[in-house]
Amino acid sequence: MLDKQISQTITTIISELYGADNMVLPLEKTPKEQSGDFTVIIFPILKLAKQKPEDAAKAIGDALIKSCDIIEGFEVIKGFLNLRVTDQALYEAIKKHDCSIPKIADDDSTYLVEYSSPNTNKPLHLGHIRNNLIGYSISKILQACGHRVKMIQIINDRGIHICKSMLAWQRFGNEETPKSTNTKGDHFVGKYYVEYEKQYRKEVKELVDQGLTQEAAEKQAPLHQQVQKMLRDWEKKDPDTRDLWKKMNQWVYDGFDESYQRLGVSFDKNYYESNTYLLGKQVIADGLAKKIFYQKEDGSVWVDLTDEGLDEKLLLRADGTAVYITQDIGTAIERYQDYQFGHMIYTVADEQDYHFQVLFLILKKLGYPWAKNCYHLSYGMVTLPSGKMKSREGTVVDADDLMNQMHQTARSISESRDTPQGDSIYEMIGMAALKYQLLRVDPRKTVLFDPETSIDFHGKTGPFIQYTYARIQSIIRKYGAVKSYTQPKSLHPEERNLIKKACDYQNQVIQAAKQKSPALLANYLYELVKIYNGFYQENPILNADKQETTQFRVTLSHHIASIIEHAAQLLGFDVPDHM
RNA sequence: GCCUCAGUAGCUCAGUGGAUAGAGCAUCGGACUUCUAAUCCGCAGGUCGUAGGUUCGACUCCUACCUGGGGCGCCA
Repeated sequence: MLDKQISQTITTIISELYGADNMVLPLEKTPKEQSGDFTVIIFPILKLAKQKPEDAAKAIGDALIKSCDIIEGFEVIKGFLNLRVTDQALYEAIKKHDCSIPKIADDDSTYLVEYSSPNTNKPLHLGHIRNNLIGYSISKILQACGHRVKMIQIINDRGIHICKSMLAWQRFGNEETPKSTNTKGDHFVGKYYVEYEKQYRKEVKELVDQGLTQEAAEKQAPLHQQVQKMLRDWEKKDPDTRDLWKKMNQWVYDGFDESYQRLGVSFDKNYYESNTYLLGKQVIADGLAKKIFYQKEDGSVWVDLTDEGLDEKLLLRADGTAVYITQDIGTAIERYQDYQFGHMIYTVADEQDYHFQVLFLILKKLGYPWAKNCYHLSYGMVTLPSGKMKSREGTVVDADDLMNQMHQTARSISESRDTPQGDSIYEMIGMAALKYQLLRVDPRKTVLFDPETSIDFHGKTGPFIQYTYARIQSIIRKYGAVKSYTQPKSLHPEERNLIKKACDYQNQVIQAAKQKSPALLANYLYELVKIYNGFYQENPILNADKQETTQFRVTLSHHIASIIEHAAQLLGFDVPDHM
């Protein structure tokens, strides 16, 4: 691209003027309040040049004019050399430009991207939505960079929390089903999870009233006893327990499938904790035999990570049952057997930072060379003005409810501006509003979600981006078939800005991939669209003076639309032809 | 207590060693007989948590402190 070409020429010039080989001066985009396109920062060469900043800048500027035919002028302000590139160069650049990203040749290994990974005892909530959007988008971004990507998840389908909803349904369900109650399966099961907690608290309170301590009451409550028995039965593969488990999990999966489809995400393979925890236990037994781990008198198995600055960590309980990390070890190994991945990315909230540090160290201790290729894509949690979402306090923002609400808002805005569109467009707009709002924030940061102020559809939003795309489609419909670029006599400032921004697209995608941040791409896309809208406002397209100008501007608009669509796909939302 | 992440406009966020720190929302004021006004233009809004340090140059890097989130379970 232009910047590379300029940068290389400057390196040559520095070598000729000052005798320093391979010196690269920083080259940036000129800030908009200054005149120019690219800015060379002169300061780093001053010691070597033994000149004032202005003199060195002028010397380099003069040399650039001579040797680089895409530069038509420069301006020196202190240590900044502002370069202006020719219209011709910008025209050639946009003509050659498309959205494809040069493949990074030395890495054709597979990226595994894990995201979502819910428990099967309650429906998805807003936190899952953020997780899904980040995981899906980063997968698409890596794919766009030429990597082979497989999207996967681990489904936490076993454990005491699953047994709670099972027990509650068995005890209080009266044989009702999602079908008989016309309830989405995950919500149906979630209702019983809540019911368990309610009944359990009631039992505990009664026992406390009878004089027991809180701690004793919690242990002795009949439901607690029964749910523990149910977990033991499950581990013993008791047929009735397993049947109930299968039946209720299937209800949940049916519900999840609906939500995933609506979110627009999918998975190449699902891993289930109920399968992988056994491999995890096996690996831990092997590690114990090889003295990588050690056993305490009570029979529990531990790993000592104090040499790495961490602490000692339990891997198996005294009774031989698995803990959380047990299955994660098994899952990772199974995934390597399945895919021989070059990289594995875990999209998991930052509350588990420590867990993943431990997991990766254990895999390393076990001697898996691929342990160093595991990466925790840690993102901040979604919080409410009142703080963390808590299911017990009923403050959880349900994923399905929220999606419905987005759809309704899109509908009412559309109807209020007298341009009704139909359900599929409302869905497209509502989802874009939701997705953009969550993705535009740096993944590492906590997101604040205020249910009262609802998600915006104006300004820096998904619908704003979609609207711009729809406007361009409208122009194209009126114009007819888009032809190839014709060279205009000169470029307007808005056209120059637009072309420069468009040509920067690939850089932005590559940066987003490197930094694992869809937010970089989301913010870039907004800037691109903002510049386009300014251009649209100031420059007649179909009504331009000359037919060649119209052809150039329509072609440019069409080009921008294709970038918008490409970027939107990487962020996981669609763009409409009308809105 | 220890570890870790974050603190930028009233609110939500950009800014990843360069110039006078930028957007959106909200407020106020303009632009629809025109290619879609979910748009555009303008006004106003800041001791970049505090104090030191490194550097030609610090919102950005280092140190300490303050405030907030998260973690430090034989929970997941």
